[in-house]
Amino acid sequence: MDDLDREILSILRRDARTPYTEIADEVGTSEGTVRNRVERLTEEEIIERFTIATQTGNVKAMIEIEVDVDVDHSALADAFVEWAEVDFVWEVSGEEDVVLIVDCADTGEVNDLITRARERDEVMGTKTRLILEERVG
Amino acid sequence: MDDLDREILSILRRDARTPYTEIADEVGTSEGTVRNRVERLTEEEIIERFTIATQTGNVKAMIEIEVDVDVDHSALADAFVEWAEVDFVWEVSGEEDVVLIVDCADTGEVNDLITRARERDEVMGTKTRLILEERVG
DNA sequence: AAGCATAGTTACGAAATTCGTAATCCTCAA
DNA sequence: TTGAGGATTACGAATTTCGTAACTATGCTT
Repeated sequence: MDDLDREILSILRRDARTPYTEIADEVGTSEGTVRNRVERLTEEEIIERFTIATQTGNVKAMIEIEVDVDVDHSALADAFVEWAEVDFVWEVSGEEDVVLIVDCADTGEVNDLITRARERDEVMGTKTRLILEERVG
Repeated sequence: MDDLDREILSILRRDARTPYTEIADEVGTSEGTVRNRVERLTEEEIIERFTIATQTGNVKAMIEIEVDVDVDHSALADAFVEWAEVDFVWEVSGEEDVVLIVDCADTGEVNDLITRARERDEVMGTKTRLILEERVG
């Protein structure tokens, strides 16, 4: 991981469709070099995947879920990630919590998700924060 | 936004490099249709951007930042997003907070970030959660 | 019901990008 | 100095994307 790698990553983060030739021009090298490096970065899983950032609905939110201490987080997380509105499920340190990042049509839908989460026995409580503004680094 | 759109989005979320021809085969339509729809979805900003998910470091974390009530969140968020290790900055509802999603080389680097955040006058307090496990929806 | 407008879909050749591969260049160590 | 290994460059072939025109379906108006 040198500076050239970092430059390439930063360009791809902004627009993953930028052609190798254009990246090469921008960073001052050849298409093949950019290609090799992107392939290497992908193999090393520094680039986890090429993906799209979507906003299918109008409301994004963070739902923090407090779970019972003796519960299998992993199974719970697996269940949450199946929900269509859920973009990410994070198991986090701190207070035995799981955090959902969701993308909903409206606040009603956020509320539905919270209700569905609370219906599960393993879930002791939830705390929701609407994401009002997102900046991408 | 119909089911065809949703199928296309789901394929692109898994791998944004999937060629239109391949998506077309998978969903049972033609290359042109997929292309038109991706273009439309991009214009409507349902697809916000094509990007890469990276893990440059070994530690991802959520840093929740409590800010003084009369502070301009937006300016603060702009400052944070410039930090190299910061993937996202969210202004959230709940407790006048800003949340940083960071990707660091190690826990020491996370700690540095927290220290740097706390050095700012506007910042009243922070709460950090390491992301131990991430699932993608 | 016919006519028309609009959006969506299909088709196809042209342009651009990616890919495979071999040659070349660097750097470091023996 | 020489050799080995990795990175970079070069270039033609394969694939994908793009521009555009024809076609289809749907709904609205008269």
